[in-house]
Amino acid sequence: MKEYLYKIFNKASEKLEYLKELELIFDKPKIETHGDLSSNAALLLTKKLKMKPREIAEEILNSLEIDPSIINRTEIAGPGFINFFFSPQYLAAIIKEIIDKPNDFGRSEKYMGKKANVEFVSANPTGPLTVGHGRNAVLGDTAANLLEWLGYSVDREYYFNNAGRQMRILGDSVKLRYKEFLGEGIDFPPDYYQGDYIKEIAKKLLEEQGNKLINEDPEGIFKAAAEKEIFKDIESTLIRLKIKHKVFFNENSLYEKGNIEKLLKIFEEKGLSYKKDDAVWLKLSQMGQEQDKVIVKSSGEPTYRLPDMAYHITKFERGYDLMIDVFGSDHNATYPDVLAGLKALSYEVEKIKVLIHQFVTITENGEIVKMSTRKANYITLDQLIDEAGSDVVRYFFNMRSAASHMNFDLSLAKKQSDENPVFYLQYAHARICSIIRMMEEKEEHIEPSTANLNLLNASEEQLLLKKLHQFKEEVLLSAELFEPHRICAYLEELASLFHKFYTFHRVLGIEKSLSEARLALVTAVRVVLKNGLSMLGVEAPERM
RNA sequence: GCGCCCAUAGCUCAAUUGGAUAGAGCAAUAGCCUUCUAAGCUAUAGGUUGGUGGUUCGAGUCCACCUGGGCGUACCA
Repeated sequence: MKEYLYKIFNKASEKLEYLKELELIFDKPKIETHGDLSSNAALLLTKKLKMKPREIAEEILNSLEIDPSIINRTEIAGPGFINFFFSPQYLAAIIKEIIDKPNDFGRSEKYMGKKANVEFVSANPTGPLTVGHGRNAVLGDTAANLLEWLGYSVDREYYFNNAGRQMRILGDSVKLRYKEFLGEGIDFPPDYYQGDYIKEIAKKLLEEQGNKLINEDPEGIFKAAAEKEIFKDIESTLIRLKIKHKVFFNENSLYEKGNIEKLLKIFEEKGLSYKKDDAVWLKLSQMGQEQDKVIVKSSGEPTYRLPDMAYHITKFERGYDLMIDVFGSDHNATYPDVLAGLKALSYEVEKIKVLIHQFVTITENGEIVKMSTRKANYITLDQLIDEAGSDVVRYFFNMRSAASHMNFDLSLAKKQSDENPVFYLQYAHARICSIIRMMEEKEEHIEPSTANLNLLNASEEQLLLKKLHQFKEEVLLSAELFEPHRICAYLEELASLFHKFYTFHRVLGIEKSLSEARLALVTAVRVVLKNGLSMLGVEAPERM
């Protein structure tokens, strides 16, 4: 619909010079009687042209060459909006487009041939994924899906660190539990990993190797076993959410391959770093940041900034056109330093998009559950999936805008929730599938047909058609803004319109040509529901 | 103290990025199943968009200040 308006407006701008400089925006009015699409062009031009908005609107409208078979009514309304009403036959034509290429409807070729990298989850292997990681995982994977629908070839990447202090404590924790199983009295420090999974790893080592590990270095086999087990766990949790990373990037490799050293040298050569108090500092204050920061500690160990920058450089070297980092809000202070450092080295940091999501607060029986991996008083993502199911978990994390704090009511998730909107969407899909099954069982041969779409003139049918027209644009917007919750909102509206249609109109057992047209309509709705749900990573069941 | 994010119906959240009368779901009340799935539909009720100013044809959206919350603010990641 919008494409057509852009077309005729562009044509009109040959006659009306002032339209050329205007950024055209067509909105869908909230109120149905205000048309299908609306232009505020006249209002925006009031000041510049020093004319009354309604007069400008009239001039614009007169210079538009409108095909009456596409737009059958226009009006100038309110302060100077131009409202367009699309013809029923134009609206109905969308059905043909959808049915012709069901698997591709919603897809766009806008970014065909471009490569994107989406880095998400990236939890260090020190324990099971928590609910907080869940939000990160789902947002990242959905963003990747959406980019694929726009034509990008997408690599999903996981960046992890299996060195450093946290991992040392992990190895120590396992060894202590191992000793405990051997009957040694131990003193388990409160800041060690308290979770039961540590005991399980220790127990497994005991079963496999007996007591011969008692003199092993905690950082050797204990740490390695823990890392392996925990990663296996993380991957299997992600698989339950239909998430599979293509690349697992180990931070350590940046040291092993010399990337860190190389980068350090470049900073030094370019005079962007200096030594002070035995540490190396990056001149971030010259790069638009508040203050200089340490990149190599006086101990000789780099801080996170240096490997992070080296890591992003590898992404540039791998040739990505778009790089997305999905972070929790606790990272929001760190990435500007990294970007500033990269920019100082002339990398195109505009290609990096940082998607920050706010934290998930867990409440149970009205009380906030505080979470800490170390203390093991967290809810794991696995537990959540056990209780709510992966479709609900995926949908739930997708349905809120990433910028808003999210409240996850555990008691609600545990309930058999017909309150959950995901069922509402799936139910609409299942209902349509049921109609199609009934159709196939009919003695009289009947099938979806686009021959008589003009029969779809009931208001419920018209509303559905208009909603179908909006799908592509909604996908584009959701993907470009990284706002999957828009897809959820769209699908809920579509499902709602379908349920209303279903209540008032029959598809089968009516006059044949109308029945066939309605079959075509519901088939199209089914396609869009299915495609939309698949972007979100949610199943579209045929029966419920 | 400083930086980022948030505040919208009783609860959880939207609002086409500055548009016309702020919308859904849940919860509440009253109805609708002899015909394609009632996990559905219809109706009613629910609001000074945290507060005060400002910008303009027009503000939930932008700006300033204030109030209240989250996350940061390291030679931790």
